[in-house]
Amino acid sequence: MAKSIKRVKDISTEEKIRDAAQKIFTQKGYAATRTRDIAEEAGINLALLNYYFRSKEKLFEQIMLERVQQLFGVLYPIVNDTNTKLEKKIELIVINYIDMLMANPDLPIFVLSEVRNNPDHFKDKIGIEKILKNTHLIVQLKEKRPDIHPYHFIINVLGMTVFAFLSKPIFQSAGLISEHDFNKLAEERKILIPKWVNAMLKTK
Amino acid sequence: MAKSIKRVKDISTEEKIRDAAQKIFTQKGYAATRTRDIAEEAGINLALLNYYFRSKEKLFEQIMLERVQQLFGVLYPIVNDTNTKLEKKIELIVINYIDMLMANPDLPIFVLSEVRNNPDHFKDKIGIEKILKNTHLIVQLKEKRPDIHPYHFIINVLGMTVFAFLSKPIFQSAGLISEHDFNKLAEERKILIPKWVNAMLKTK
DNA sequence: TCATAAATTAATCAAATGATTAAAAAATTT
DNA sequence: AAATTTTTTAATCATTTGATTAATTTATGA
Repeated sequence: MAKSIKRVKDISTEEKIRDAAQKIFTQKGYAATRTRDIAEEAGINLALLNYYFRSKEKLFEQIMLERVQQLFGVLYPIVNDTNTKLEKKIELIVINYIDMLMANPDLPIFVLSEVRNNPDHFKDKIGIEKILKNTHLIVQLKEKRPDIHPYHFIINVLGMTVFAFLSKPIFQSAGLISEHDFNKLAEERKILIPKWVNAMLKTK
Repeated sequence: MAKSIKRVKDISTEEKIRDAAQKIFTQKGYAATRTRDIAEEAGINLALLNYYFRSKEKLFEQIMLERVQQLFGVLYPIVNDTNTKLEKKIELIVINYIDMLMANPDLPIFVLSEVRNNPDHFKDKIGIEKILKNTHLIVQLKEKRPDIHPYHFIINVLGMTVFAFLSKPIFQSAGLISEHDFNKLAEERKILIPKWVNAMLKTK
């Protein structure tokens, strides 16, 4: 019988493949990932990958969707909450984002490079427009600083938050910072970035 | 005779391949690039690529070295100049970097993702330590704000500057910003970022 | 002009890689 | 327990891809 009646137990093998795929795809990107790498990482026979997911591309699409949601999902409930004021929102964004990035340090570079490789493919799938277009955060930014395009501040908050993780491999491969020091910096930035953004918002 | 006596005229074909390789590698990354893509882009026979550059990997190493130097080369003369004060240095960094990035918008994502894919390979080749370790800029930052690790400010300046370009494909594929609007934003940021950084440096 | 070297091409190779198949093993149902 | 379905495996296919080779064309030097 077809694939319709199962989905009862077994989550095991399918999940092993998904986990392995997430790890390898995120680590090496779509093009550099071999289905054999995923099979080996999952400890399963290569054919099972196609048995459960049809193709490398289909598997990748599932993983990519999950990862994009993970990257932007943290923001959604925060930016649209009409009960928190601007300063608090920024604080929440920074803290939650840094926490998420410390658990998934290579997530941003993965998503950014895959979107670059195939921009059309993600046209409708990202959903970032729901996070940024006409959200309460944007309204608040326009109200506070009508003279400056709100995207400037969005780029600043996300840039200061995310760039630390994006540049981490370069800093580390240059021997400029240890894992321990990086984690300390990241923790400090949870407190510092909101302060800095407040200062920016007041700067005329 | 071997490859030693040539190098007289001909810059033409070799340069065509190099240009095509730079374009395709930067656009798609090492793994997703096929030597046939490069040959086609250069309008040459596939075998010529190996004739001039031995292998895909050797060709890539040349391109990568050029691109890394391009990415960090702008900074070098600025951060080490002992005659410009901190505020002016930041201004110069931002303006020069944005100009460079507007001419090479996909350079940062290319370098970041290739370094991620092969961190060991770039251990000694990047030279970012020459730009950041014990430079005059670091000294000035420590002097101005001994209470905060200078890397914080480096990450902030580069993050605010570079992240606009890194996130451009996502913003665009979500239909949030046009090419024209992006260029306007980028121009505005040449003036705004230095102001914001000054404000940050004063924030207690 | 002729001989030699350099550059270019078409054809082909070998390895890697995504995918499929047919058979076997394990699980489920009757 | 037998029958049926689902899962797993080993072997294999077809295509892609980086690289090479041998032959041809073009340029260079004597």
